[in-house]
Amino acid sequence: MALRLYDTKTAQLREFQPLEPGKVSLYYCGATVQGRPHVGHVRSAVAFDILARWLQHRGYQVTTVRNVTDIDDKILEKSGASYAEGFEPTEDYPAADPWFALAYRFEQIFNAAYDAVGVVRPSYEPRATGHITEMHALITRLIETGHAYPALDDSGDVYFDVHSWERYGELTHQSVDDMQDAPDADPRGKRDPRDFALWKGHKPGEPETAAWDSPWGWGRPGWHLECSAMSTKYLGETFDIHGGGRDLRFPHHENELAQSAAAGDGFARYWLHNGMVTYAAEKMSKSVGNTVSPDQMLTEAGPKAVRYWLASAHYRSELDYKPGALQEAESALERIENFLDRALPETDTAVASAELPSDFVEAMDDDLNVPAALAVLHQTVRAGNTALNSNDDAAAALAAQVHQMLQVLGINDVPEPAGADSGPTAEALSHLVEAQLAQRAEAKQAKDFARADAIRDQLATIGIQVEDTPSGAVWTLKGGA
RNA sequence: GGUGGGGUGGCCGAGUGGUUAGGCAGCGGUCUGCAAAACCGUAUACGCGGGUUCGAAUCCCGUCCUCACCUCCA
Repeated sequence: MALRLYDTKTAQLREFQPLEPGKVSLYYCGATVQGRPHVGHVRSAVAFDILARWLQHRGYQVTTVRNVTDIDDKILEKSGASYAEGFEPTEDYPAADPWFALAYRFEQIFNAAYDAVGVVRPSYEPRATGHITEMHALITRLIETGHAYPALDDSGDVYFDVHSWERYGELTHQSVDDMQDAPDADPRGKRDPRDFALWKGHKPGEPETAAWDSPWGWGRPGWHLECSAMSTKYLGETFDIHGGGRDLRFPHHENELAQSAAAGDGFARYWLHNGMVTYAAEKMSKSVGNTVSPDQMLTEAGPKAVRYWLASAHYRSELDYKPGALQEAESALERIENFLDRALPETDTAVASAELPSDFVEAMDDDLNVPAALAVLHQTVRAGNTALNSNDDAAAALAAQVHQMLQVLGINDVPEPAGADSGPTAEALSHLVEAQLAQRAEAKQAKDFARADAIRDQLATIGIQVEDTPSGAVWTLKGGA
C-alpha cells in the first residue's frame, strides 16, 4: 500500500510520489522568532518530524528545511521598544536589545524546545536575513513578468499584483473579489488593498542594521518572500512537500505560491497543514494570551509523554490542551515502558531488525494516522504482557515491535532529562533505598507485614514507589511526591 | 460576506454503510500477606429533525451549535 497524504491545494488524499525516485524534499515553516515558543509551535514541529521520520522509514532520503523568520515588524517593534524611555525590562526582553540579538536569543529557545521533545534538526535551517540576494532576484523576475511593481507612493515598497495572477487564491479556494478587506487596511501605494509586500522600504526610525540596499532603495524583505526564495534555493524550483500550521494557509502560503508560480517556478507539489492547538477550545496564540509554554508542559509530564501527547491526535485535527491531558499521556506511556522494561531488560540487538506490524504501517500510510498507529502499539503491548504472564517466547518479538514503533514515532529519541538517573547523588540515593528495601525484605521474611508496609509507605511519602516482583522488590522515583 | 474544518461514551481521541478502535479514569475479578504492575470481564456513544437502505456515527436534505482563516500568527 502506498503512502497517501492530504493535500490542501487539491483538497484530497493523494498518493505520494516524489519528484525524484528515492528522494523527498520537505519544507516547513518555522517560527518568527519574536518571543518564546508555545505548545502550538512544538506541535507543528513534531507533526512534520513524524512525517520526515516516516518518509525515511519508507526508504526515502529526506531533505528537510525549516526557516527562521529573523526579521519582521514585531521583532523590530519589540527591539525598538527596549530603547524607549521608561521601558521596563524583563527576563525575556532586556533593555537596549538589538533586533538581531532578540531574534537569535529566541531562535535558540525555539531550538531548545524542539530538541526537548526529540524533533530532529532539519537538514538546513536558513534565516531570512541571510537570503536577501535571492529575494532580490525573485522580485526582479516578478517585476519583469509584470506581477510586481514598485509602490505608487514614495515608500520604497514593492508589491505583488494579485490581479495580475489569475490563479491567485488557488491554494485556499477563494476568489480575490470575495475576500474581505482588512478593516485597518492601509492602501499605501497599492493598486489593490490585497496586493502584498515583497519588499518594504526603510522607514525613518527603523535601525540602519535592519535595512539592505536594493534596486528599489533601502529596505527589508516582506514576510512571504523568504519562503519562496529559500525553498527554491535549497530544494529546487519544484519540490515535494510544503508544510506549516493551518493558520498559515492564508495569506502566507497563498502568497508564497502566487509569487513563486508567477515567477515560473513549480514550487510545492503537496501542501500539508497541521491543526491548531487550542486551549478551552480557542486557538492558542500570543495575541489571545492563552499560551502554554513547552517548559510548563515539561513540568507536568516527562518529555516523552509530552511528545506522545502532541502526537496523540491526528496532525490535521485540533489538539485541545487541558490540565490533566499530559498526565493521561504519561500513564499510557508508562504502561508501554513497563512492558518494555519487563520484556527487554537488556538492550537486545534483535530489536533493530524487528518489522513493524502491518496495521501500524497501514495507519501511518493513511495520511499519518498516528492515533490509529498508537492503537496498534497498545494492542501489541497487551499481547506482549499476556505473553509475559504465561512465559510465552513471543514476548521478546512483540517488545521488539513496540520498540520499533516508538522509534518511528520519535518517542525513543526524546532525550531524558539529565540528572536523577546517574552521578554521585543518584548513587548515594540508591544505596539508601536499597538498605531500606533490605530491611523490608527481612521484615517480610519474618511475616512482620506491618513493618514492611511502614517502610514502603515511608518511601512512598518521599516519592519512591516500591513494587514487589517475582525477582524481588524494585523501586522507582516518581516525580511530584 | 467568502473559504475550509468540527460536533463520537465520564474525559481524550480514531473511524465514511453491516463485524472490538485505542488510551485515561470507573466498576468487578485473577494474581499478591496487602499493595503495585499485568491480565480478564464490564457499563456509558455517535448535536437535533427528516430521508435513502434489509441495515447509517458513516450517504442525502434541513437545522442548531462551534472552530479556523480572510489582519501578525505553528
